[in-house]
Formats: sequence, structure tokens, C-alpha cells
Amino acid sequence: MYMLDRSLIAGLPPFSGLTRPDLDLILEKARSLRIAAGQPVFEQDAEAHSFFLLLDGHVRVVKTTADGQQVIMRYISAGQLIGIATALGRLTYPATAVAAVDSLALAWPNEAWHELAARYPAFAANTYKTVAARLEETNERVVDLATALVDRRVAHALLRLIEQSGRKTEFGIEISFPISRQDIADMTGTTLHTVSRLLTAWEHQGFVKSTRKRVTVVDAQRLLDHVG
Amino acid sequence: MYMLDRSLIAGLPPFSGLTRPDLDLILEKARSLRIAAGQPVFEQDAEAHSFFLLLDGHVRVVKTTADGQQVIMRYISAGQLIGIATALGRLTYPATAVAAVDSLALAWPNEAWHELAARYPAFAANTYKTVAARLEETNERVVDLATALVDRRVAHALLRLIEQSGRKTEFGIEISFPISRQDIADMTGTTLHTVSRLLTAWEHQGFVKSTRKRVTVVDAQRLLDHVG
DNA sequence: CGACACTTTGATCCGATTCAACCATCGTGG
DNA sequence: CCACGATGGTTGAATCGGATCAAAGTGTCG
Repeated sequence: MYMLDRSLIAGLPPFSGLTRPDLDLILEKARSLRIAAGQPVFEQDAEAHSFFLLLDGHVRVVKTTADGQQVIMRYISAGQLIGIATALGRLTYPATAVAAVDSLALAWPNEAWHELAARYPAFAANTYKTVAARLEETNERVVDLATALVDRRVAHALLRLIEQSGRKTEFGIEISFPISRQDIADMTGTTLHTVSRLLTAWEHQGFVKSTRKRVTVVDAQRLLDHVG
Repeated sequence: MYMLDRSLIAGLPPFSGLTRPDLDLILEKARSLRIAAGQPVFEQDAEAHSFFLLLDGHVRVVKTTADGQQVIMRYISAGQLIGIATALGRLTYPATAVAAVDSLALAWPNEAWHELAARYPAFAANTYKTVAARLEETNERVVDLATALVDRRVAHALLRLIEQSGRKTEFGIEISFPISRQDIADMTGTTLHTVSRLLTAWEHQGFVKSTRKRVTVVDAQRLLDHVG
């Protein structure tokens, strides 16, 4: 086992405001792991042993219902924590986290959490803010699901995705990881068929551009206006 | 202004594990307020100045969309905190809180938060657990909205309500505050018409019993089985 | 190059909203 | 105290947004 370098995590939001010796101590307790695209980081209902920091790649957090339907709760990009609900008292993971592309993460055993939180209040505070921000974001999603028609929900999902992990290209802003029609449907409570029809229509109108598993938003403002 | 008695908050979840002198100090910073049924405790988008503890009554937390549609995010009952997202960094309230019945609450200025959290780690920890629990609950709701048909969503809402604030009666478990068809519709993303039809059908089948603004679940298990 | 995963598009069907009308209950003030 | 307006609830009919069913096209990778 080689020593992890503090440059890996310096500057990331969860560790902002910590000194270099602090970072070294925090890293001492971590192990790093590589996750191939399509592989799980952790699985729903499994005993929660660790929490994670995504260093590179993209992970989608998915809940599966008793009858097998899937809902994508969120996409996590590099620099963000996952599996932290468990650090705050849960015994099992509430969802499955699957790598959308080959990814790299750090893992800490749950026991390390209290220690870290106690010793580095800034780390704890950052984490709580993350949880609070996710709660608020999820609340917005409930409002969307409860009040908006499918086209609006899909548009909002795309706009959230490019905001959280968009990459500027020649034609607009592209979602920076592969995402299928089915994935978008699983984020918005609809079917791949409906998503396909919407994207085709929007492409004709010049709002978006897409190919297999890649989506680019050409004109976010007009897309937003279009769905009201 | 009279002194608030520590018996008001001793034993409530947010303050569990605190000593009596601690409680007195905490109460010193609070003011109490009476809210008449239908009146707001705080309003969406207003500058957040305080967080609250509901001592008696019931409050519903409502988000209103730009086009005026309402979504009831949750009902808060006595002993629970409200308006805490703001204590964790927000500048405005993300929703409106309206008293469902005449209610009584304590209010602390937001500045008191950091002080209390620093001095009473148990209070802080309890609060973070609350936020984490609400996130998980909201996640479940997203899954429900994204995957379940209306009858299931309404059934789940009723079961959640009787679990969180049910009162045992002769006929079953009654939701312990007045709630209209429209309110239930606003919790589940449907219309009062559909809720009315469902309740009527369920009443014929003996699962529930209801009158104006009062709903009793007669047989939770059979209702749950019925909607799959 | 073939198999598989992903995407498109048409036709049909259904759950739930919308539109419409009416009834019941509550609170209030003359 | 009762009349009346307001709020809440019921129920039918028409309509529609999307799901479902069905089938064929296309890009990708081993």
C-alpha cells in the first residue's frame, strides 16, 4: 500500500479550510478504490461499512423498488461525498451507487466519521451543508414531480445535469458522462419512449443535440422558455 | 415577558440528553409565539431570521410554484424543529409553514444556532439526524412520485400521516388534525377530485372512514395490500 | 461481422385530469 | 336562532397526456 498524496483532496469542498497536516492525517485512514464503469460502489440495503469521496469519474445513485422499478436519485461527480447518510446513523445504504464511467474513490470506514467530525469541525460543517443542500434539491424535485408535466421534468433534469457536470463544446454544453434515454427516464419518472420523442422534437427545434448516450444542450434558455 | 419553563422542552427529541441548567440557558434565548390556525409561522422566500420548535399543534410546510400550484412538503407535529435548513446556511425560507390548528412554538434567532450547536453537541447531533432523516424520507417520496400510480401514493400518504400523528379511536387510527381532500391532493400530486373518489371507494371497502376534514384509517394492512 | 445495447417511431389504450353541476356542513352576523 | 355565504365534498362525462404494445433501425464492441 502506497501513501496517498494530500494533493488528491486539497481544495475539494469537503476539505476546504483544512491544513496540510490535517489532510495527511485524514488520508491515513482512507483507502482508495477503482470502480469500473457499470460496477457498484455500494449496494442498496447492504450493511453500511464506509463512506466515500469520489476523486474521479461519475457515479449514479439509484433506488430500486420492491417491484424492480429504478429511480436515479442523483449523479455524483468528482469531489463529492457519497454514502454519508449512513455515517449519520443509518445501518444500511439507502440506495445503490453505480459508476457511470471508470471511476476512482476514497473510502473511510464509518467509525472514522465521528473521529474526523470531532477533530475537524470544518469537515463536519461542510458535510452537514452538503446534506442540507441535497435535502433542498430533493424537495425541489418533489415539487417538480408533483406539479410539472413530463416535458418540463425532462428539461429540468437536463438543465440540472449540465449545471452540475456540463462540458462546453462547439455546439453548446454537453453532459460530461454517458447517459441513455432510459437513464433520463429513470430520473424523471417516465419511459425511454417519451424521452426519445422529446429529445427528437427538441433537436428539430434546435434546443438540444444528441447521439447515443451523449446529450448536448444547445440553448438552455430557449429550452427552459419552451417548457414554461 | 415571563420565564419559559424548562419542562416545556425537557424530553423532546431535539434536546434529549441535556441537563436542566443547559435547558434553562437554551430557553433564555427563545421567545414563544402563538399561531392561530391558518396563519403562517414563516413564509417562503422571506428573509430567514429564526428557527422554530413546535410545542403544541400541527404545522404544514408548503411550497408554492411560480404558477401558483401548491405542494405540501410535510406536516410537523409537536416536539419537532422547523425552519432549520436556514440555520444551516440558507438566507431565505425554502417554504411556507402554516398552522393547521392553533399552535404554539418557540423561536430562536438564527445567530443562536452556532452558539447552541457549539455548546451542546448533543443538540447539534440531534438536529443533523433530523435533517438526514428528512432527506431519506423525501427520497422515498421521490421514488413514490416517480413510480407509483395515484391510489398507491394517496394510500402511502395516509399511512405516513397516521404513523406520524395518528390518534387511536373506536374505529381505527385517525389523523389527529383537520386535513381536506385538497390537502391530501397537494401532498400526492393529484387533484381533490381523484382523492375524493379514492376515499369514497375505500370507505365502501372498509379501509377508511372520513368526514369533513377528518380521516380515519380503519385497516392499514388491508389498505396497503389493496394498492399493492 | 455478428450480437447486443440503444434509439426511433407508429398505433392503441388507459389513468387521471378537466369540466361541470350539485350537495353538505360550518361559521357568522343580522 | 336561523339564513346565507363560504368552504369543503361528491359524482358524472369528456378529454388528454403518456404509458404500453409493437416493430424496425442504428451505433458499438468483442
